[in-house]
Amino acid sequence: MNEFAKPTLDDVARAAGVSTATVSRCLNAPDRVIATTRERVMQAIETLGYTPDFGGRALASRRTNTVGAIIPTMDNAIFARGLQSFQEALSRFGKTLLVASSGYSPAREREQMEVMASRGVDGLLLIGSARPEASVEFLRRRGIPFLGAWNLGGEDGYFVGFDNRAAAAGLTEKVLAKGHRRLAMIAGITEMNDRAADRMEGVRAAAERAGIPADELPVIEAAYTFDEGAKAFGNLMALAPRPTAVLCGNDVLAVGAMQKARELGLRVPEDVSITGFDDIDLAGVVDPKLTTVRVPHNRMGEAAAEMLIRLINKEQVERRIEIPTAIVERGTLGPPTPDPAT
Amino acid sequence: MNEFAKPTLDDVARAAGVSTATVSRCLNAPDRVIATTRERVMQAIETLGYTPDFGGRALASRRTNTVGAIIPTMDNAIFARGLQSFQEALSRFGKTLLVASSGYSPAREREQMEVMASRGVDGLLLIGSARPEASVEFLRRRGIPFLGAWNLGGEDGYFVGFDNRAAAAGLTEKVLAKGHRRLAMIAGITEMNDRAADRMEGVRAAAERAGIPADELPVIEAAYTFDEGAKAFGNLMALAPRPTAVLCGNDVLAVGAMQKARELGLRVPEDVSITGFDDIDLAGVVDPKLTTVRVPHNRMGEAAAEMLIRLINKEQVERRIEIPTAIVERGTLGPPTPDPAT
DNA sequence: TTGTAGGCGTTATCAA
DNA sequence: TTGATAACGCCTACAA
Repeated sequence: MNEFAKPTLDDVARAAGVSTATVSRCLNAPDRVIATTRERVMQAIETLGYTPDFGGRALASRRTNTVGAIIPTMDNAIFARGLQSFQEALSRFGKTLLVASSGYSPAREREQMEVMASRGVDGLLLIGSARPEASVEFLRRRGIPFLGAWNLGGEDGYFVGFDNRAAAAGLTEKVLAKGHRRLAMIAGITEMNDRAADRMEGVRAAAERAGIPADELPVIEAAYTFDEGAKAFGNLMALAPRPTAVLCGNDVLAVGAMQKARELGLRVPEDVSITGFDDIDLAGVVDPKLTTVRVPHNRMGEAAAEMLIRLINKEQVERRIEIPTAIVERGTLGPPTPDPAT
Repeated sequence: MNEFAKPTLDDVARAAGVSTATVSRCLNAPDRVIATTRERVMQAIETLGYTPDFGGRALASRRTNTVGAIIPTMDNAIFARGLQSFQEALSRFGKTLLVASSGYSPAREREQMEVMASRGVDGLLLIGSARPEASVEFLRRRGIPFLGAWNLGGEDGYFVGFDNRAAAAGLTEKVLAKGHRRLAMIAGITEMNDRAADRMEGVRAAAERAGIPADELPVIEAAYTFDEGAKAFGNLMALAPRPTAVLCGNDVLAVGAMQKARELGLRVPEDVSITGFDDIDLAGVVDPKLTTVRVPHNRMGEAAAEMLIRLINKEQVERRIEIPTAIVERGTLGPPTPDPAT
């Protein structure tokens, strides 16, 4: 007998002088055990250092108390922040978080889904709604509850997020209200990324409503890095006529753009206005501070956790939970300078 | 009989006309099954859509192919980045990542250890080495391999990280070489945070070597936020004589300090030099750009994964893997302005 | 309120 | 090479 061997329910039961069933009940339904025996059992658990075995528990109860999350990457601050809150909330419900990343690839996401499924996750957090129908079908067939976060999705499915399109449109209207007519956009890569696509559409729609057709609104898609944002901005500034305001699909691109502007000797916002999206830490630190759209990523994570738990427990759930966003006006948006040519 | 019921080994065995043992072998040791029967079995697995049950497998094999990580918070970019690389590397080895956070609290870390242990993780990633001996003992008793990352630890245990003390000392020497004599430091909270403590010691040691005793080097500890950094900086600037260089325990504090400097009308680096640590994105974006210490967090995550896998497989492992750091000289460190009083 | 006992799906040890 | 069969640790009717 190894004194270090992992204690089992049996050991605890013996030590406390009860049956394994009672010990199990103490753990899973304490109120179904009388206080005095419960105390004795807890005491035994304590001294033996017992912790329930996951395999045994999963096997017998058909639940794992594990929730999975497949996100593009934790390297993106917005997902890191959301995931942190998601994990904390989950933890309060006694659930543990399994993390995988897709690197924005639907194929990789699907692989990870299978991993999650074989791990028996009770539920799954996904980002957005842009994925092959087959992936969705896979989860349905497996009976794994899941939801999309960071946007509001389409016809069916559960979502907790915000209306990227409307938020982007709102910001665009603000830009237009300042008097800008020559807009441009640096969008995130929209392929299989509904958040980026929605933001682009939002900008276009608002512009169109103001009488600016799509072909007068140059859009460049750029990967999520400062450098790509800078490069795109450089290209935009080479256009004639030069845009007076550049809307960016996220703060990282916007900051990249700002750096390029400085490099080009363009003052922000005097020579050109720049806006971002997300309101990550960066936004409040650059000079001038970035005008952007605030998204409460931590609230999103929390709400997602609560919704998913409900889904898992088969409780009543509304299909969408909308997280409010807000435009944060700071220093990078100003009125356009009158065209020197006119 | 529900056609959607999850198929079991038994179902496959029956369909293929073999025993469950053979099916199991097909999955775990294919070469111990003759090709023809193996084919038949695989066929059955395919058509039934069988995937092994995690609980059953964990219970019988005593292994989970799951690795845990307990980090302070993903909200800190350095951990988010490291964790992302850690997860990717793990994934290549067929392991899945379970994530928990401690919020820098040893008690909470311990709780999460127990969660991880009861989940049967094959190995565990921890941050640093500052924790109660009881926590370490717990893992030892459970026979769970673990390692500390982001520093190099003490007498025993496995580590992949860097020498925070030496790196901080190196940067301090650089500052001294510029001619500064009146240094000050804004350190991270050092309580139960060896990274912060080591950095503080490094600064102090280097200063002392240069003939500046500890009591002439004011140090304020501040939580990981811009505001706390700003507040601490304000207090430091109120000192007489005023420090000419402020070394910060991390980039977030440094950026907070920079913001306060601007608020106070102090130019950086003309009126006061400021340095950071970590080289997160922020550092390259503020104006002027921050002089700091670059830490390759992603390499750390990768190296940690490889080391942990080795530990799990009981392969030969060296006790410490050191990740090189580098001082990045940018714009916030300059020579001190001659004292107007002298 | 507590105990008995069967079963969850898989692996692993023996034999055959 | 394959097949019985006994664990693995826990949960949960059902009984007492």
